[in-house]
Amino acid sequence: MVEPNTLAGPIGDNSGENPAEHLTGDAVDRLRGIIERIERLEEERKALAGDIKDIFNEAKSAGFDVKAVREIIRLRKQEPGDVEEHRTLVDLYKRELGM
Amino acid sequence: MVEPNTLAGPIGDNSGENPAEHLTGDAVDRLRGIIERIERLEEERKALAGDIKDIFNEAKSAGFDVKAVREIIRLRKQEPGDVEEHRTLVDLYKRELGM
Amino acid sequence: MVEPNTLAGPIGDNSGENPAEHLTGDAVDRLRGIIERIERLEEERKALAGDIKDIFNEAKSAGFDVKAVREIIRLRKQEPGDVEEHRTLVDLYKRELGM
Amino acid sequence: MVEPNTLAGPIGDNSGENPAEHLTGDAVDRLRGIIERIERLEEERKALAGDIKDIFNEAKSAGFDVKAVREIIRLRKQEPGDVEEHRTLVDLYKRELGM
DNA sequence: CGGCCGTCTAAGGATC
DNA sequence: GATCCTTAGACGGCCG
Repeated sequence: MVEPNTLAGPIGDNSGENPAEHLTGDAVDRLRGIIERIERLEEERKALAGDIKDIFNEAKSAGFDVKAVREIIRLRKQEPGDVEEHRTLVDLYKRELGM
Repeated sequence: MVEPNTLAGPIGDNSGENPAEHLTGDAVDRLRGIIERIERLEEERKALAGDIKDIFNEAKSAGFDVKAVREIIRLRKQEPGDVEEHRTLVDLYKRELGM
Repeated sequence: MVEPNTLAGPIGDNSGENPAEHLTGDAVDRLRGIIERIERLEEERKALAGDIKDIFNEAKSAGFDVKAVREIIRLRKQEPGDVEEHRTLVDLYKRELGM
Repeated sequence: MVEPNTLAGPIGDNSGENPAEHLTGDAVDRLRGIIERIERLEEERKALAGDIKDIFNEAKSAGFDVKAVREIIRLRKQEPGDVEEHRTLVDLYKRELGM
């Protein structure tokens, strides 16, 4: 699945030498590319976080309780995924424990 | 700062009644809109997180040490001064403790 | 509240000199004590974590669904703390949103 | 691996019936015991966490940099070799990237 | 060996 | 302005 990497990472086969002394030029390019792509995506992530925050502020200005809104969103997120079997067991235990 | 909101949030002035019994229809619509917009943005966020993870996996497959790559990214996003100051203190403590 | 500390931390007033070059002997002792006490407590914590894990294993061997048991414990932990006002709002929003 | 448990877990052999309808009384007792023991241990864990926090606060009051102290503790609990290896890689990457 | 879950740290926001 | 709490990210251990 992973092609034998000849370029990236510390060049393993500099036998006997001080390990990890260099990367090939290609490896450096690859590394740089990886880092830059990640940084780019993280910027987008940050922008989205800002947008979300703005909406929460709007909610607050409109008089909603932000904390409660957050909880609603959390609930909506988890309930569908509640695999039935799990739910069933939790309910069974709750019932049997008198909760 | 917040204009008196007539629609959103528990209607405060149902004097004497059980508080927070209803929202106006408009408030419900507003709330729903807020929630849906946030959910939409969170999906995008999640997608980006997935993309980032993929790149880290690519890095790993290419033979890079993911943890070290993470640290590089972290360092690049910090004020060099801060890092240095922290490092200096850690080294001081280590030295004084004989580590 | 905080007595002026003359011993601990980088000695601030070595004016003009390279900052943070030394700690007083007393500060070193104090630091060492702090670290050792924390390490001791963390060990105890770890031991407890082990005990807890053992019990979960016992539960599993007895045929209980560990994940469900975890959720039960989580529920028992949070329900009492649900401040009423918050609960009320969440319920209001849920109702109004038809959840 | 798990001996057929006759008491705990959903009673599997109510053949054909709605599954997971009941636990035996013994199973309920067992479950309750498990939960209570875990809760007890978690309380102790929490107490220890509080103690640790107190010590960090003491450190802060004494003028130490808490973040640096944390790092010291982290370093002490790691294999020195690991730390070094990590450091070496980070430095290699930094160098190769011209940082 | 990879993914999942839980925990812990660090940052940001809310509160007083 | 300081502190506290809450949230998001990183990390390690566990399970499959």
